[in-house]
Amino acid sequence: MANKPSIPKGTRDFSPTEMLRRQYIFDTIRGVFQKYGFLPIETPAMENLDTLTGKYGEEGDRLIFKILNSGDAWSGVGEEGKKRLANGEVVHPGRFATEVSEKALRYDLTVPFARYVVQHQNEISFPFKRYQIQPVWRADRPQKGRYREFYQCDADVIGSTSLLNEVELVQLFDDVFTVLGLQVVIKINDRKVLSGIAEVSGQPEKVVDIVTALDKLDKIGREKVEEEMRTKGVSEEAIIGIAPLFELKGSWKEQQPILEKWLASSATAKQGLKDLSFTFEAAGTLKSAVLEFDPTLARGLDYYTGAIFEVKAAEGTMPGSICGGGRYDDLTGIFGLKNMSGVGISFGADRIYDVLLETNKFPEQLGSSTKLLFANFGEQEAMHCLKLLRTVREAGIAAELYPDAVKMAKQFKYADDKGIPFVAIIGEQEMKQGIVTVKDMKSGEQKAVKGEELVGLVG
RNA sequence: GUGGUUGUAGCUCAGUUGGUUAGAGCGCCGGAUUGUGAUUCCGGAGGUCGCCGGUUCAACCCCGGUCAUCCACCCCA
Repeated sequence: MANKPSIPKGTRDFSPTEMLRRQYIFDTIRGVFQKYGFLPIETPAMENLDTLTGKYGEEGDRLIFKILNSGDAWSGVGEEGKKRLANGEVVHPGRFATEVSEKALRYDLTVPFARYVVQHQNEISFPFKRYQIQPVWRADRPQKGRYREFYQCDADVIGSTSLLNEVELVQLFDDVFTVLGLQVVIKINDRKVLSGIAEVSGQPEKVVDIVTALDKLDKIGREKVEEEMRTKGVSEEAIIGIAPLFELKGSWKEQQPILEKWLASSATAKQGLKDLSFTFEAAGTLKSAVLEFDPTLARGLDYYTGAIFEVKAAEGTMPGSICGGGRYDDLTGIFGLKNMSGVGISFGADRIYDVLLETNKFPEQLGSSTKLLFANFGEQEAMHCLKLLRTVREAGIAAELYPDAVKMAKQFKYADDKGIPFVAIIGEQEMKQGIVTVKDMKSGEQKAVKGEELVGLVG
């Protein structure tokens, strides 16, 4: 036997049932995006490598899929590298990554979007609201809820610093998950508050270390978080300074005054708290989602400067977040366009799929698109069906004719497997009498109707 | 990059202290029913036991290696 074919680790095939469900998610998100005034764009699967590197932090750079240059890729390697290879030295291929590769698969949709904005700035009228639903690739080790190829559904507003955008995005999250019927918690924080915490603890330069440690709080607990901060060189005084954070409880209304008092000496934190208050207040009462301040929410992406969002499913066992997002004040700056603040969110369609499947939230009728199957009795009957098929389709009903005149059992099984609710049977007798025998596959009942009644019966 | 798990039919998995011919369920194909699926009954096809090597009279089983897989860490949607 030949070797079984397979697909790369962390990638998946999607069969019809899965695709119908995936499209249901995409359609729902797309519909809400458009309702909020976002317009679609697409960018290429691959970007120039230097567009992507340095935007996602150290860890992120390692996870970018690089594409080997065509032709003589070795030609890009410098003299020193060539010498080392010629000497038979063991050199990790990763060392040559930037020399043998100048293209890479996109890692997310935000950075390509920033690139797009800079490149098309003269055609765009700002504030620019775009959405983008495309796959991204990460060279991570796959595990539960983590894939190497997955879809993101992004909506970003760029060219506006108004907090109304944050508010709208919160409401957008709420709308999408209300339609999908999934209970979620929207967690929100602000990078400015995190900076403020580092400030009042006396080690503002350690924000990143403090923040990434805090991010793990609900996973590893307070003690381990403090331990990690110590190993990262955060001082004892600073750790004590951060302590009030662990005591925070309750709703935003209860947390707010405590935070104001604690962080009073930091102007940055003050601004962050003010912004959060506005967002909480303006978002108002949500339809089904819960909006929650989470001071430990940090998010790894380097470019966030203001609000940070994360959505977690309140049902099912998905451990990670299903959406993320935040405000970035200067993402386009790296590409040469200053003073262009943006804020955006991203839906992780694949994780949402996993949660909806686990919690049984997909609508039943996603099963099939075909409503009516014409059984095939032979050449003459098939030609007759072809005409009826045309009128049924004209009436907007998805229908098909079984292409081969095989035995009935096989044709009915086909309808059953495909979830087609009605089968039209037109054999010699029916043709003679000018009727159609229609079988309801669910009840098993059969009815003889005239051809023109077919549309009414099935639709 | 680190640690662990599991690789047996298309799929999900049994397989005893190492013993002759490796099983089940589901699916698939055929028949009972020459115009009726899902249900019922009968029959059939389908396996280099991940791969390579070692121990043994004998290996799906033990040992070593290798590849793949899933899970966890890191990080993330």
